[in-house]
Amino acid sequence: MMIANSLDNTFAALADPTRRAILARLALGEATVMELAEPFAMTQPAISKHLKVLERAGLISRGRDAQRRPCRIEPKALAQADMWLAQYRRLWESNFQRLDDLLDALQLAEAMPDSPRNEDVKQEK
Amino acid sequence: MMIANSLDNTFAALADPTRRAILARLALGEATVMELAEPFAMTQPAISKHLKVLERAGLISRGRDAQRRPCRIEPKALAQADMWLAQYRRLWESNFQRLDDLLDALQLAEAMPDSPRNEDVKQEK
DNA sequence: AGGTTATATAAACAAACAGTTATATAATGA
DNA sequence: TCATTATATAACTGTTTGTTTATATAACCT
Repeated sequence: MMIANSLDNTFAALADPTRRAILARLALGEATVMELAEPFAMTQPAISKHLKVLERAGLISRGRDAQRRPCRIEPKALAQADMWLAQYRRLWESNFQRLDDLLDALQLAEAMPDSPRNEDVKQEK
Repeated sequence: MMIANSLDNTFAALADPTRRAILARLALGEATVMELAEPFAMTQPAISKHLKVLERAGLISRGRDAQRRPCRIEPKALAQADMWLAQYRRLWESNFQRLDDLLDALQLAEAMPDSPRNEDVKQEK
């Protein structure tokens, strides 16, 4: 087995749709655990675990406000992931030979702003 | 032939340093499984499995050349991951209040071009 | 045809993961 | 002080992951 560097943790954290949705929410501003949990059909401990994963990956940090632990997004880790991807950007940018592929990618990315996913979303009853 | 492509699979595939190193190698051009396996202290089946993960994530595709299965990087999946991160770029770009954080991030990314990592690199004997 | 080379698959296994329920801790406000 | 609110931790469970060894498949070359 091998020692985890922070890119490992960052990408692993980003690989989960619930966690990406949490980040999408936090991009709009701080939120408490309750607020973050609300959209999901998942127990509170499950969300706490996701938050711990995000925190270990450096993607969020938490403060203290009375009983609440408001979460804040931490752009640094995202920037590192972005940095890593930037190495490869030449492969798809200004590559007219594969323009169709790029257009496909853009379209897919469009359909995917990663708000909470259906399977995980709490049902109104 | 190229396979499935979700952000889940893409980010999960990128979360492993061996797989990132394989992509770094493939960014220089096609390579066979043997060639890809060479730098690592890992058995050939292990590499084959990593390649399958990369293929399922749409990050590589494979051709056929006699017994060999040359691998080629597929920028589309990388572009989608990049697209997703782009949503958040404003959080760290032109953010002078946190310039120091950004500089940290850049420095870390510098130290990390993700060639094969030490722990995994085959020992010469 | 038969041996060699390149790659894939199968079975096994330990470790990590994503959930759950039940319970503990911490701070509040009445 | 006590019940309530917000969050964390523990213990458990089923699934996935990263690796191994052993074996199978596929195409080459003589």
